[in-house]
Amino acid sequence: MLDLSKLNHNQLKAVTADDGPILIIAGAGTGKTRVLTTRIAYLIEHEGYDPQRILAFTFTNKAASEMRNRINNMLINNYVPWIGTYHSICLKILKQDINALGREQNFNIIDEHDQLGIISDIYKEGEIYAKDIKPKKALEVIEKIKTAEIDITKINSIHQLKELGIYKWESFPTFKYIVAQYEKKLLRNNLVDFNDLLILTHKLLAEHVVVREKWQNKFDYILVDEFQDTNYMQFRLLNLLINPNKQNVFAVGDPDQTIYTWRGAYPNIFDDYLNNFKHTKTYVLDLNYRSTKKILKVANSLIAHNQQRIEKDLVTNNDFGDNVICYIGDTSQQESHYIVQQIAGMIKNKSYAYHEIAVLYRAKHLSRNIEQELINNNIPYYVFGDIRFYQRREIKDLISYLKVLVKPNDEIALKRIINVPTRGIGQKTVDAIHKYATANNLSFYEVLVKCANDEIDSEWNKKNIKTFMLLLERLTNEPKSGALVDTLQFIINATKYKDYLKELDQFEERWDNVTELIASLAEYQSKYPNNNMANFLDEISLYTDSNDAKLHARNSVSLMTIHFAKGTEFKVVFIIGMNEDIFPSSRTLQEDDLEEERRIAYVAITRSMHKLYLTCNLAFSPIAANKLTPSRFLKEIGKDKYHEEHSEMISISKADLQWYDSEKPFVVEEQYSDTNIKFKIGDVIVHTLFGSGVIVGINGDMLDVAFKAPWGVKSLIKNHKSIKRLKN
DNA sequence: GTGTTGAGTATTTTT
DNA sequence: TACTCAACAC
Repeated sequence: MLDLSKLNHNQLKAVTADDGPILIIAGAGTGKTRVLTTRIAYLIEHEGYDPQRILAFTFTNKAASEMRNRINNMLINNYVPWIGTYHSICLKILKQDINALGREQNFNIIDEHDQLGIISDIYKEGEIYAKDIKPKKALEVIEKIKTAEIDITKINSIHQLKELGIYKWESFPTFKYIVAQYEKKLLRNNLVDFNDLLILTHKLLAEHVVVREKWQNKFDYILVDEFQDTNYMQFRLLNLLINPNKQNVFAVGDPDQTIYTWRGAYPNIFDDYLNNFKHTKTYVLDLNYRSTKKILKVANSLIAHNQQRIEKDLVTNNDFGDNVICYIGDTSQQESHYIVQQIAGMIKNKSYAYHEIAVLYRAKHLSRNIEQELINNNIPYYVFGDIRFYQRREIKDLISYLKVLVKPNDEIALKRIINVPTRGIGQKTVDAIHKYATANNLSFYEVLVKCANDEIDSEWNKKNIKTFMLLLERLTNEPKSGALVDTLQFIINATKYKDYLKELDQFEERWDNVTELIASLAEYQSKYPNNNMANFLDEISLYTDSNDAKLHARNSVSLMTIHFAKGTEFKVVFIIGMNEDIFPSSRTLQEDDLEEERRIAYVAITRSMHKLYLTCNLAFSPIAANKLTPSRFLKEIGKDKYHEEHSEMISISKADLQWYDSEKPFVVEEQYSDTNIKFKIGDVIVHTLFGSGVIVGINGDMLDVAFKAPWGVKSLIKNHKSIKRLKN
């Protein structure tokens, strides 16, 4: 039942606002999601809107399903609006109307893994030796030009090229060839990547008036969550979907939480919105319900350092709460040890449960140290987004089987399963079939059919290919009981997939995943009895994580990247790796994206309800090719806002902590020439060619010094003139 | 031709 | 540490 009594003044005004464009600037923890969901319920229950004619955009699938649940609980009937990510809404539109663009409706969506496969095919066919552009790099740049809508034919300076991440002009023709081939292959196989979902839908709506009007008339009201992370393409898409006569649009966002500029989000979008919808009513939510006063102080003082920003401070009626703690460890082990001890303490005195605690970090690989320490102490944890459910080998294998049954010409899926479980059709054979297919203008599958019919004269192992084709035939002709799950079960049995998994490591976990896939297929069918396998495959092609991640996390400490943590909250939050070059990351420092890094830190801090820990360590790090220093963000927050703790055995020298007092942490000593000066392990030196490095070993007159990549560890003569030591 | 093992190298963020 | 790629054994 709709209950408006729990809303505060501003929230109530936003929820009950009249029709027409509305913009909500909502700080972290100010009840943004509550406002959005209550608004939808209000529109339906109070204003008489038809739920099926309401469209809501969310940023993640997770957020979409949460919103669906919340609205379901608020409403009496079961009709729920269209809620989804831009990508999933685009998919629905394209599945209905892509014909207008002259393409077939049975297109498949490819993920990053598939994209890389396609690119390495291109490398093989074009005999490209990936010296200066590796496949991963090529994909990264392709993604960049597609999201930023860059026309590569117009690139004519090395400067523009460098901005894309290609540093040699000679590499450009190769890259252009790769891009052209990539697009050609996608089109030929009727494939669509994530960017294409947006690009094609935009094209469809922009160029085809009839289609556009159809969709504009379909929706009476459009809502947008996480508006700050909308990119320009998505914004134009939104504009094409909004019925121009009604302009019923309701966007909620927080400019301080823009953390996806690398995916095309841009700060000016709030201005664009106000310019596009002239009569927009704006409401600001700044009363925070989530965090203690002390935590908000930390958040506010950090984000205040951003120059390009609409000033706003979060306020709260909550208590001051416990001190925010900044821990500085000697080594990463000590950092992890400290965190795990704190967690163990909280559990022991029953102040918090595992699931109320989160460890957040800037980049995935940072979870490593802490994981080991958690294992050592028997603390249950769950790493979110670790290996995404649908990226797992066993899941991809089985889904590929399903895909091939739906569409035998699905080359990617076919190539994946042709030798899984192993049946003697290896890479060489696959390459040969591929080559033959290209040369004779046949599909991969058609060549297999011909081969099985003895219509091809070749050296291939025909017996194995025939066995495989017979298997496919058996799977296809399997008497259809109508239950999708039976098809999957049949595949598992016919291929002896379970036995295959037993040969691999982590069998139990893999088999659990298979069971989960079976369950989710069963659930899908009971939810949508009229949908077929193709519908299921389309749906999950946009999913990355399983719905049950929450289940796994029920009684464990949560580990996740800050990007993943967006939209969540925890009673206790540890932000680890608060080090210069880690957070802010060295890469963004080069690219001058410090403000975005600060916003990411702001998002992390504002996840916390009761207790906040900022931790770092001062060990040697190959990332920095140096001893780590504490993050500048700690300095910006201000020492008075938190309580500082050090590891007991800490050997912090003055230089290590100089960041408190000066901008530059190290002072270069006079050039070294006196043989009497003694070096010790851990000393930082500067080499004229290799830059700064740390001494990791001393053998007589030789020093082993670790330098930044690509140099690595070098042995140098102790008193060579190219070495300078840093003052400690 | 296929599958396995070991050395070498690279590390932001996600739909 | 995790992933790729090349060399080796089957």
